[in-house]
Amino acid sequence: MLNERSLTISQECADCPIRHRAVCARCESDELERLEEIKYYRKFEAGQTVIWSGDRMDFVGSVVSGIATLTQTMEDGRTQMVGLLLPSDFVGRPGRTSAAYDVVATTDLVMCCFRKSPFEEMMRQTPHIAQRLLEMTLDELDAAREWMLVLGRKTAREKIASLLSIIARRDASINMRTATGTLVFDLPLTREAMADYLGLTLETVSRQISALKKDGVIELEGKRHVTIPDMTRLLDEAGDDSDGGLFA
Amino acid sequence: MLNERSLTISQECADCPIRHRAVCARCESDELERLEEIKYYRKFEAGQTVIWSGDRMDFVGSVVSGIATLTQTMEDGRTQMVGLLLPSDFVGRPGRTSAAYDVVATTDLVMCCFRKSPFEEMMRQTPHIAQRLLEMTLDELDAAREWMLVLGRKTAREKIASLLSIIARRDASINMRTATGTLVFDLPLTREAMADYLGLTLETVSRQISALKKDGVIELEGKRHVTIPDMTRLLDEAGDDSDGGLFA
DNA sequence: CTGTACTCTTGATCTGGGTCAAAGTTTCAA
DNA sequence: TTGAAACTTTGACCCAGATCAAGAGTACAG
Repeated sequence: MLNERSLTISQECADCPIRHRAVCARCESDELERLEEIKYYRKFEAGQTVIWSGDRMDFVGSVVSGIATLTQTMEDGRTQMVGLLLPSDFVGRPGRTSAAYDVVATTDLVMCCFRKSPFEEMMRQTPHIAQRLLEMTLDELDAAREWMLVLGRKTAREKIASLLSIIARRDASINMRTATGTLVFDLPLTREAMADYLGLTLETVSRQISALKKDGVIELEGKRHVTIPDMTRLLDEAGDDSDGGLFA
Repeated sequence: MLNERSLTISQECADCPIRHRAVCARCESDELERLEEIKYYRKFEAGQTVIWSGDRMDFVGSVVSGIATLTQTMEDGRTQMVGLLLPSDFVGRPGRTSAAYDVVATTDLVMCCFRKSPFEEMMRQTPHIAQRLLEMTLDELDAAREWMLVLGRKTAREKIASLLSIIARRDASINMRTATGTLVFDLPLTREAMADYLGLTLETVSRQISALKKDGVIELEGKRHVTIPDMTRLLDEAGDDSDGGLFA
């Protein structure tokens, strides 16, 4: 049921309600006991919708393994991905009863959930949870605003490079990093999902990936397996000053 | 020094550190006393930069009157506005020492500030401040994500309509609303600032505003004075489902 | 295997919005 | 009152990325 990755996280802090790795140091044992009572796991298959925008949302939780996306859709079908949920990311909004975006599993997904009202009750009693949640939300806000620059002002090629560098950095713990500093990972998104994230069409995404490949910025094996020979070069293509700091 | 508008807010809760109107009901008198000691006002003129991205930020605060923008800039000068600060909005990030964006006053601006470390100390002692700040940050996150849809997927005309409807709604308390339901307000942004917000050029902004005017969606008196005869029509142009909910 | 349904790539063409240029408005200092 | 600077509008032209179209892998159910 739980895969290798989720177990790795579990060793550090299986029960911490929010961002397992980062907060466990502050958890106290009586909190953990109370959380144990309201905790449960949910599994979703790739492509399954975790929750629809506007639906009643009676839980909060965090991703244990797999990847999910937050998307917004206009009536005519135009969609924009507004967030990417990787393992340890928190989902849900204490204090609001309905979901603001569609949450869709893009790979098989395991989530650690807590029923909402008990969680909110706990939050009221233990201030550090609200403080930790505030820090995380501020991080997400920074990431969202960083992404606004990508969406509003970058070219297609820069957008692709930005996305690749985010995935490379966010996924750093899973990635292979060879002796030469080469970074290797599998793209967790289809071309269409990348297009929805970047505000492009899937054809443009495909073309730009081909172009980056031709220019030696990335190497591709199959459709998904990416190696980045020189991260500096990629960041340069992304137009980021310094190291970018996306999804800090 | 303080104008009519700021006094209006003051009547409700002059000293509440965050979003004056919304939080004052929860303030307790001893908190207010302690806040009084660390509170001070700062004035900025239109065009002045409140703080530069990367600079040390030793205060937090909220806008009392006037309008400021949060912007990000690439080395080559491309800029993207990532947020609009209207009266009662909170600025600053507890727990981080340097600013992540440029904050620029677009009109004359009065801010109510608090030195950072005393404020953080207070936050630690009074949990409801962290909780309130969390709610506000989640609101901002929703707004940022809503804006990502605008930036990534909307046409120039839809972008302009979206911006106008946001300003109309956000500014509702200052706006004139005539007997016929007509909405009247002054644009607080130049064409260039609008372009930076929308990921467009100022020429395109100008053209689309002219087009909306020609089509009777808006009326213009001079460059800044806007009247919206039919809000439903404007929202329709913005492509928003229902009432949009931007900057909820 | 083999067919069917995806996902991805590549080509040809079109167009919304960018770029460049010029002139009209405001604003405000002198 | 006048002149200069800043903001805005409008026109002409162009190009990055969208759209339309056709194949080429790939995955997997039967």
